[in-house]
Amino acid sequence: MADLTFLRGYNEALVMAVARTLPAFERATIAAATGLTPQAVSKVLARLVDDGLIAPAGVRRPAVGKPAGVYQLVADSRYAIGAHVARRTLRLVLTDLAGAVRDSAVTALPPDFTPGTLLRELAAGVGRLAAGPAGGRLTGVGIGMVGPLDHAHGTVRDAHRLRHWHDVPLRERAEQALGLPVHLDKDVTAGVTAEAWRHGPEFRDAALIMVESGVGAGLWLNGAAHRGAHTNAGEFGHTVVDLSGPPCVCGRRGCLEAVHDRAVAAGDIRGAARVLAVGVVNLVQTLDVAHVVLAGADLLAHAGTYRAEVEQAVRTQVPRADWQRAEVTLSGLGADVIAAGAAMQVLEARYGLPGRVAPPR
Amino acid sequence: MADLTFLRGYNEALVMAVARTLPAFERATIAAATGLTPQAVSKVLARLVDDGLIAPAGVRRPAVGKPAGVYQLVADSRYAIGAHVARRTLRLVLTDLAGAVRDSAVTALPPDFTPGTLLRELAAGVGRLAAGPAGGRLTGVGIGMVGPLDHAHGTVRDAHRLRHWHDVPLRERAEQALGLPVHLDKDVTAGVTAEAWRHGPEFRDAALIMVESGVGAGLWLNGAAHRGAHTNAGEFGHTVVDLSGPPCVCGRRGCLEAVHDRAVAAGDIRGAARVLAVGVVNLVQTLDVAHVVLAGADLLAHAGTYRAEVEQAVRTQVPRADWQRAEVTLSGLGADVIAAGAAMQVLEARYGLPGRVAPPR
DNA sequence: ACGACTTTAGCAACAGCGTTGCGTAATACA
DNA sequence: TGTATTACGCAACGCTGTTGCTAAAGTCGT
Repeated sequence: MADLTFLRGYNEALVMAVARTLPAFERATIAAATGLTPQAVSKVLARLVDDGLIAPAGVRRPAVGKPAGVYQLVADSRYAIGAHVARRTLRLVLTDLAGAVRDSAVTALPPDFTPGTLLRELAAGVGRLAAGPAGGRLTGVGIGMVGPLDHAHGTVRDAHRLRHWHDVPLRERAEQALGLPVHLDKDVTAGVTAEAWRHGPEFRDAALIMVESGVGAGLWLNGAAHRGAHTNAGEFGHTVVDLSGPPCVCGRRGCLEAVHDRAVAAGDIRGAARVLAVGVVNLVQTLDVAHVVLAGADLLAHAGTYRAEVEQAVRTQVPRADWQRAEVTLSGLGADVIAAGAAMQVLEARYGLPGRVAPPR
Repeated sequence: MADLTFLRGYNEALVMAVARTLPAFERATIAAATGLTPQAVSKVLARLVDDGLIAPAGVRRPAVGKPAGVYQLVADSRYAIGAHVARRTLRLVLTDLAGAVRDSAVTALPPDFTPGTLLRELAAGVGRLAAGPAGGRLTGVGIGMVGPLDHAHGTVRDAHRLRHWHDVPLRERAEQALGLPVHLDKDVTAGVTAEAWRHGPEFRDAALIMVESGVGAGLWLNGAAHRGAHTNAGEFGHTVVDLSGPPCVCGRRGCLEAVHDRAVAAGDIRGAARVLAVGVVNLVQTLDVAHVVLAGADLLAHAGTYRAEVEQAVRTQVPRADWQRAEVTLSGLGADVIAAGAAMQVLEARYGLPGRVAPPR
């Protein structure tokens, strides 16, 4: 279903997407970029200025003619908090509307922590971050953690290597504990959202590769997060790259993760990076992504090696390099990507382009 | 940009999507499925009836109350022609608005045929099919062929194993030759469109695996075709599954296609199917697709074996089978999938849900 | 200093979308 | 024959972006 409120929100999001990636802009900029008439842009801008999301920022004097009004995003008009739940740590990040990290905190989590423990730590950390400049302008809290989990229902189904985490309705419980809207998603999907939010609309097809006690991929396809039918896409580490490879914990042989980890265990970081690169090239060929972002603690510990190997592989091993080019980068957010992305998912849900409207039935 | 015409078209497409998959329906059915109010559905239906796409079909008498008006899709109100350009043959198909194949024709193509030859054959074949019951109700012509090609610009960049096919503006030339709107896309993407068009909106995440002088995958993600940044996604056959496997024509080792073809050459169809199955499981894990459709001449020649092996692998080898379930089927359209899908892409472009509106810049 | 020109911006009327409120038509059943 | 029930459309409405036009605010040439 699509009605006028949908239309309104859609165009507002369109304007926000431009505003987010430009230091400043004027009415004509947006009109050209969105296809809206200048008159319509005026109306949309008026609403956004009214909400405090955008503010006038002087005028630009052209060679001839009346000066044009200049606008810019008010980055600290909205904030969101993101949480990256890892096996031993809880990393919290406060981001503003522009996707900049404004504050952060890291807490240790006890081994085999329970949902109750996490919620307590989460509430304490969120309380501290919310006490800062964010004030009452907090949009919500995002949580990124290992799957499998059910994004649609907000429940953790069976977090990898964590006991006490079976069918936990984490989103609901966190909303109660925090009194704020909560989004729950896989860590890798949160991570790729961070990149997309910061890069803007030209970032349409991308993958975030994360190596951190496991290998996963967050997918951003066609300008939106790809989660898949059961919201568990991205189990990239358990794709087979070597039919005669070593056995994997998942029961198969030659999984990317198993082959990669064996190289790491042997101290062969370069070899491990090469294995990962094979997987990345597979991904590029299958999905034709234009951006590959590398992240994860275990990867960042040898960032240069990984980036060099993956970059070279993508450049030389894709057989049809002319038509499937991908840029390989390290995430500019470093260790904060996942937490920051979790925060940006909250902003994305509220101020981003709506996905395809819910399908019939 | 989104304006009132977008809104109108969107809701009309929504109604059409329901109409396409149901033998008959009434106002309340659509209202419930789309979230539109009954009043709005009345207005949309009036427009569609006016265009001849939908027609009243009697009434349903409920236990009590006024009978409800029943409607149904007018399948033969619109037609489209699809062409599957393979290395030696040109397969043409006439489909109606419901996605049913109404007529077809197969022509042999000379070895190393040129664009000119293809266009001549195409014009002749289209002329014959258009002379039938389709009359003047032809929406356009779709062409599906091997890549790499540029869907966005309608040019064939460098068709695999075809000389004379470098940077050919096929869409433009075909539109001139045929006097009809033409869509050009990769064969596999066309194929998966056929499945999506026939299955309806619940078919949101799927892959069509095609084995026919090469291995490729057509991807349908998030309710739309996934083509990737350079519209060349789906080069699935050249993903590495065996690091120490045989050399591949693409210059790497152990590509799915190379390992698969080696088994075929050795007469080991079951082994070949198992190799393909490994690739499919990789795809399911990476993308969390809910449907896997098998197609392609070389696969259909041993359809039972392939389906059995892939089905079993997807059921038993996905480590987290509870959360990543996929249904494995053979395409109901058999050898016509690609051509039929090419035709349906034309219908999809005209009567399907619009994709995410063009991004800024 | 002044008019011509250019560019920007907003007001007002407009067409068209889905929504809402309410009256009416068509049936089964008592 | 009346009543309850269900379906459906007319008319008014609020809201969207669009269009046409006027006003404002500069630069530039004379």
